Amino acid sequence: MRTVTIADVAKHAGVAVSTVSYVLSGKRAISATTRQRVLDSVRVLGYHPNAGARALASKRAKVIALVLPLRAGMNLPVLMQFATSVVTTARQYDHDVLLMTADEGADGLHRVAASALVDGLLLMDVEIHDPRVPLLRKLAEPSVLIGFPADPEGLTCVDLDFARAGALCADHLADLGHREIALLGAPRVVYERGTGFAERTMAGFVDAARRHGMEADARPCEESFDEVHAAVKLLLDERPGLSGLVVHNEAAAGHVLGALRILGRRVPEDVSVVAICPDDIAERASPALTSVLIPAEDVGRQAVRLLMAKLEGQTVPESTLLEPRLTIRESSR
Amino acid sequence: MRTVTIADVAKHAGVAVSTVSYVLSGKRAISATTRQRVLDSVRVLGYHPNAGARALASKRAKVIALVLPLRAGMNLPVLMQFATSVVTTARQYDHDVLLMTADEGADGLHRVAASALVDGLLLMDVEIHDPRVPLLRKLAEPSVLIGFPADPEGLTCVDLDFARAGALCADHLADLGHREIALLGAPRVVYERGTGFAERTMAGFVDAARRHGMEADARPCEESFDEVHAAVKLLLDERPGLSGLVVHNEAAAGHVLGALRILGRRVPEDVSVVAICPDDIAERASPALTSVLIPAEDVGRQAVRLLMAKLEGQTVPESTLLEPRLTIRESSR
DNA sequence: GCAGGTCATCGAAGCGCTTCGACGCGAAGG
DNA sequence: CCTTCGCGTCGAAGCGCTTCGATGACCTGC
Repeated sequence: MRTVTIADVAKHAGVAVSTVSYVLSGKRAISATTRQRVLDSVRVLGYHPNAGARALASKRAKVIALVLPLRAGMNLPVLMQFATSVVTTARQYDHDVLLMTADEGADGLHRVAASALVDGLLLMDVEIHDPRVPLLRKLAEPSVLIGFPADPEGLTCVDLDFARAGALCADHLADLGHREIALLGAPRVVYERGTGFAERTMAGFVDAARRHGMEADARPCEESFDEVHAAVKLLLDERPGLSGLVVHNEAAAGHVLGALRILGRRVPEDVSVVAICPDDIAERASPALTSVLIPAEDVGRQAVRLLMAKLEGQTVPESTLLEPRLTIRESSR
Repeated sequence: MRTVTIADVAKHAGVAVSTVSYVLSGKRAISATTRQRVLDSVRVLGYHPNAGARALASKRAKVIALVLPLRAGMNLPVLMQFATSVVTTARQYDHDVLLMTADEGADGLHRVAASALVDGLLLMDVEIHDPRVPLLRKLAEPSVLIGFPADPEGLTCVDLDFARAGALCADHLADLGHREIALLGAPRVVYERGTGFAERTMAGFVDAARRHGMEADARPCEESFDEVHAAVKLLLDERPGLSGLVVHNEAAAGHVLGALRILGRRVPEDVSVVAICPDDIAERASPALTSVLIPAEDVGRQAVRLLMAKLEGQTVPESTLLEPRLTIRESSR
């Protein structure tokens, strides 16, 4: 059973190869009757265009690269949601997704771009001083970044507006009348890596708190139960008047609740807790967490859209910040 | 800056195009001096073979599809580890990975295979009666499954030996002198989906317990703290003599520990807990969990190896079961 | 010293597709 | 009635690579 080529379809439909091509691509007008005949032949023969040949002739592979940071400290569920939405959205644009890990580094990007394996690149978890950024600027292939490097000039970046997310949490706690609040962030290594989003959340939080005239404190937070417990205890000891806690660390969110329980503080009666995390985590916690969600799906969809627009030659905004949304649940009052 | 082609390299090195090709592929003997000259030109010009052209001419895309079940109820960290190891291993064989979601279904598989976008397929989370399995049998492209469908005849399947994993837990508890034990499994929907691994673990556990003459109980378990708490409480009420607990549910493992703490049972003094989960989860728990790890990396690596072997035309075993390994930590005695 | 055999290299024929220019034909315009 | 135009279709030229058969150059052995 040899694989069906466009020539087979052409013969079966009694037209030229080029006509079949035009029917399929819609790049030239074809009469309705011919179109139908060709389409029927395609169906009957079960024709699927050969991807390599198409890429070679059209200089478009219809594949985009997705570069994921498959390493420690990441927020897996969010990453997964993101990947899913990228794949799904890309398919809507008739593109496929090539999965790459960040540790292939700049060479890897260069390789897939230069070999025309992909038409464009989507990078996640960009760092403040990312060695891949200069390369991206040089590459002929368009790219979209999730997150912001130090200098986003000439790039296309998408992200949740983390500063606003931090601020939103502080605003919410201020509205509820809290006067002394704190933020527990990502593990220390995330800050050291300089990924940006963690800092921006802290900054947004602290600024907003200050604007409200509140006492605010922000510090990194590891992910094991014991360390979370210790951190919460320390915080409570140092700041007896503390009544509002923001957790920007998905793995730690559940542990914070556990620690407070053990330390004899009721949520939300004694301490209000607000998390910055995906909705499913917030809903599953007990009590359900008031949270600012990380709209992973939106980010993925938006990133693909921007990339597709760039592939069409359109110009797109350098920076797209997604508005955070606060959902009030049982953990704050 | 036009992209560099093999013809440019040939001209630069003063040889024929075919000679360059043979140098690069090693499929014919080339003198050391010529080889070096060509290699130098490749480096100087920064040549990268065009993937489409290569695929077209050689009928090998050097890309494999990875079909992931990006949906609820899955164990994300394990999935991620698995994906990482697949990508990394594939790169070692000079292959790239096309990411697909399971909800593209059989059509999707057919599409990427028929279009020669990929040379082979790796499917995760295969179900007992998976509609994609018949298609896989028909496909010219080789495939490897993670997990087992009802009838693995003619396929290539890799998985952790879950029956042995369950048995290993029972053995361990028997060795420690426990007489009454129970297993808390995956959420009910996982069993309903008939993915197989959950059942096999239960069966292995129950069989081994019976062999040891122990009283054993096995039931599904949801993932929220409240439901876990309720399940543990119920179990303890029904079976006052229960002293050993096996948890085959990564999300629930931490909650089980929390529930036992609240219910006033010390671990491991009153109840020994053994988890079937990745090492990092087990280590992060408090107390650290004795666990049988799910060797996601091994599975990924092994799956890619098998696929590569099939791509080379070798015949490989239909079924590869990876031996589970028990690591004793603080939660059992 | 020449047939026979290696070894290294070359040239050309595709691989399956897109795209460009050309062409025939009927309709519209003068 | 003849030109002009545009629509629908065709043929052919690549796209960049692999691979097969052919060709010398050189060595071996009798």
